[in-house]
Amino acid sequence: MTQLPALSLESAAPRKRLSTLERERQITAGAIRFFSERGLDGQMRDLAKHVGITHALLYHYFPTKQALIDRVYEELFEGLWKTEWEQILDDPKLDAPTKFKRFYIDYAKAVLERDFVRILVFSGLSDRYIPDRFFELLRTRLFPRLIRASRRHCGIVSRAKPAPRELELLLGLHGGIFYIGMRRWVYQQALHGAETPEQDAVYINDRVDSYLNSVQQILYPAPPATTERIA
Amino acid sequence: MTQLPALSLESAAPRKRLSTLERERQITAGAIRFFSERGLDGQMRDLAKHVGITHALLYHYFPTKQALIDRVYEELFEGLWKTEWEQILDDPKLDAPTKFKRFYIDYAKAVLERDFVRILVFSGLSDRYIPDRFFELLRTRLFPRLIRASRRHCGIVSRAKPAPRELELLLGLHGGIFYIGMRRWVYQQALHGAETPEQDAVYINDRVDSYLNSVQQILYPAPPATTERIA
DNA sequence: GATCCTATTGACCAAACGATCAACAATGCT
DNA sequence: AGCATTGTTGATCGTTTGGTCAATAGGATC
Repeated sequence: MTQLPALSLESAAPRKRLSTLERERQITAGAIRFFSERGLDGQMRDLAKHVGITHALLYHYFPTKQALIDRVYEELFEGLWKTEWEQILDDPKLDAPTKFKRFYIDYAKAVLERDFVRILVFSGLSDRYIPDRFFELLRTRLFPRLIRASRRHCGIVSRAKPAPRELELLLGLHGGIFYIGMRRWVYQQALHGAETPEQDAVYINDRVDSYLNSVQQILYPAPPATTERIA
Repeated sequence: MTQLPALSLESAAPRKRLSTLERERQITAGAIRFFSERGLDGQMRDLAKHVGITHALLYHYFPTKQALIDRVYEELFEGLWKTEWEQILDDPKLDAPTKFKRFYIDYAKAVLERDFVRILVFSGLSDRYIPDRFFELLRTRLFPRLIRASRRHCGIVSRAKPAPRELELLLGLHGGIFYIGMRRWVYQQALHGAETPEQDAVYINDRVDSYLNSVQQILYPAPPATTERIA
């Protein structure tokens, strides 16, 4: 039980004293990075090392590991959704291609980020907290607007609940765009060269064109005289 | 240090003695299910409980946890890829829509399975072993065939290496189909009713039509007189 | 039914886990 | 300079982790 004299050869960074707010921000930012890399099973001691502090200090700022994860969740979500997107999609002066492209290019820049994609998927595989919240947003604020824009693009003005086939064709576009993030941040497969937002925009434009060019022919093949005719 | 007398109230299933092969198969099958649910960080004791044996017995059949995971990887891959798919895509008598639809409907039935999707993603987030092997298959055996069929569908017979935009538009289709599996087995969001292979086939057909109906206009807009004109 | 083989188990280990706490040391205030 | 505040740490706890091993018991063979 003889306790060692602590020794402390203190050659590395000396003990730094930050303000509560500053340290808390540092821990939160470090935790986002750390958990997005190692998963929510990542260990508190490793996170502490990554931030450059002792793991005991983590428990000074967050009572439990779960509390820290909850904070990471909040931080990730905060500022993610831009109401500006809804304005674009609601703008009656824009045609469907412009709406879709402006929205998805900016959406991709915000959502297809490393930390968000990875933690979204990590959370999906475990507690599903992030996907539950995120899809709630998509379901209520995004998909209805995209369906409405798609219909108007086809000369249809119905506000009826989307038919499964309508929604699924849209989800094909949506998922095809998200697949860019999956390949980049989860599978980490570089199938071809440079990955810049400008290049992404080209690919997204093509995907949107592919969807809008064919949606009428596929979903509303007969001349759209009336509003109701979806399988 | 007084060790308890073991007690063993043995009311549950009595000790069963299976043949080596049978028990190994049982463990492997149980491990696939277990790791696909809990992730590769799932604990050996929990897996043992799930299989109905002691965790020490796992180490009689597999020297380390990693060896068991490797076995799960092999088992998952075994029989996944059907050479029949390549025959469909190579069949000169079939047109592109038939090729794409026959292939992707059957591909979805095999690949968009719970255990495979989840372990593919789990592995992608950690060691990337499965995505590396799986994308090697896609890159060499699948995408070239789909690009070739797409080009022929547009009246182009080039065998040149796919341009990034060509490949990306195809990946939009491919990812849009895989997104069905992501929503079903990772996010677990049921955006609309019944999820049967028959329903999936409808949605996949629509996605394929959307891609093939517009690929020429998007990638090869000018009258395709010569073979080389891709951004 | 005695014998052998080995599938199976309970007990155990060292290391690592999340969590706790008294003690220490920067910093601001006076 | 001295004091109080509190951000920070080392040591430690109880539990759980992957992994080991001697002992046990099921089942085939004779």
